[in-house]
Amino acid sequence: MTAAHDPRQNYLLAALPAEDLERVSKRLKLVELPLGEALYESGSHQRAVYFPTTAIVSLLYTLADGSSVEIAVVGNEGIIGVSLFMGGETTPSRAVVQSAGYAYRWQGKFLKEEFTLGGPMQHVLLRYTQALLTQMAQTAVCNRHHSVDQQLCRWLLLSLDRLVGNELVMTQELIANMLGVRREGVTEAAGHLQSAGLIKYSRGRIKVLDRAGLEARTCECYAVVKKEFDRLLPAITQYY
Amino acid sequence: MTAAHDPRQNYLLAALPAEDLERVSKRLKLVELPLGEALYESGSHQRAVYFPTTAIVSLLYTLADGSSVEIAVVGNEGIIGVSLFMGGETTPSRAVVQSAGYAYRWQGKFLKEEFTLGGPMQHVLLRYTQALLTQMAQTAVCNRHHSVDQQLCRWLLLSLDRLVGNELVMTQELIANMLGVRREGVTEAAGHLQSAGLIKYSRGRIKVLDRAGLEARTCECYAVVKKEFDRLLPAITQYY
DNA sequence: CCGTTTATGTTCGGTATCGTACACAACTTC
DNA sequence: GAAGTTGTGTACGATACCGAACATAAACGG
Repeated sequence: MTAAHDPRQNYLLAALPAEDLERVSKRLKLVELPLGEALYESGSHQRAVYFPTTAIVSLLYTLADGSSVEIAVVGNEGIIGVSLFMGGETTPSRAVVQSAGYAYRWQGKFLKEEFTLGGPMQHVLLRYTQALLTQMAQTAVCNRHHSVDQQLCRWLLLSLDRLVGNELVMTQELIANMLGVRREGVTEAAGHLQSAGLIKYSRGRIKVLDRAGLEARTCECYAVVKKEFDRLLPAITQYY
Repeated sequence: MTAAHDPRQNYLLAALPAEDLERVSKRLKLVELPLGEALYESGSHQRAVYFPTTAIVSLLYTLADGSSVEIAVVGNEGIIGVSLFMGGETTPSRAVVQSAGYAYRWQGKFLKEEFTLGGPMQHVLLRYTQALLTQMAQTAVCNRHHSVDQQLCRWLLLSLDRLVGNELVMTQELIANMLGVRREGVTEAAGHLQSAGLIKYSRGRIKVLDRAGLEARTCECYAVVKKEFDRLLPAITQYY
């Protein structure tokens, strides 16, 4: 297994000039993120950030009554723990591994040192944070105006973009938690998509058969977020 | 009218050490923001940022079908135009003056110069941006889980926190646009609050009679956001 | 192989919000 | 003070989603 793991599998790290990446990489530690692990809890002091490579992580808010909502999803295009460089140290959200995989862990101390240099890393992190802002805002809009069917499509597409292959390991129950709706609502919506031949699922495995079909059926929110990520992140490479 | 206007009416500016504030102030220009003015439109290149003193500005997303939602509200505790220092230059949202008043305008060029110094201004702006992130995330949660009644309370409280006095100039129609619900829904919710003796309104003027009552009736979202702002922003002054 | 757990399917009444339509009342304009 | 505009009140059926209860069916563990 040669070159199985490389920091450049993460987009933000890949966007760094060689010398910066080399300096940073010395401090990175590859970690395995099992499904369901919480990288941090609401309000807890965060000690490190994570650059996912193959893992996908959800940012969730949990209400006093126990109900929850996903407000953003982070994969190999991003970083978990923006509050460490934004200055707040903690956030009211939780970060939970939605799809098992790997990530590079970076101590908060080293992150802050690098951030204050004001170089490419700072630039990349801030641009990513703006993309994250857009994703959260669009989630707010989507929660207000769109149907569960549309939101399920959006969610599948966002996850798909952060995975290799076309299969997700995820029960309807968990998707319901993410979307903040009932499990039955997801069953129904997923049923629609399956009858339409867009997906095929069974017991926690969802295979996407017709990606274009999902894109046609979802709301504009997916496209807005995707476009904004494409606008903000490729531009990274033009910085130098 | 002595001392009618002072940059320190804005919290972020007030948080700067004297020498920084003095340097920055030379470039600030006081502007009047009339009700309904758009400080920037979706996707348009932003040339300046605004530090409100007495004005309140809503960040709105508008959908293809014309419906809209407020995703955050900014008053004298914040700044309009975070994308200028985050690096994206534009955002998909609009910024509309919700309550007429004043703000200090700062050219993007000067902002960027100051930001790259990495001093107190950068620190303050990033912390504020994190607070904004929290507000957006909580809006997403609230849109999913809470009733119009609760959201109206939250909205009134957030506006009240950014105003002097207890009266808002705002029609139910406009509030409905902000919350992303029908005007009739707001009429009904406002009726509930009025019968309960919490507010009194007529033709675009809303007087809050019982603030504590509103706090009791709203969802936890208001408190979460408020607490997070209090945590992130007072801490600014402990930076030096 | 059998019992248990886990994932999904189905039903049913309840409710919040929607979309639409229209009435009325207050302020504005001429 | 008549006419128009603007802000609010009310009523109606339609519908998307909820909460709860229960049914089936696939995987798992002994």
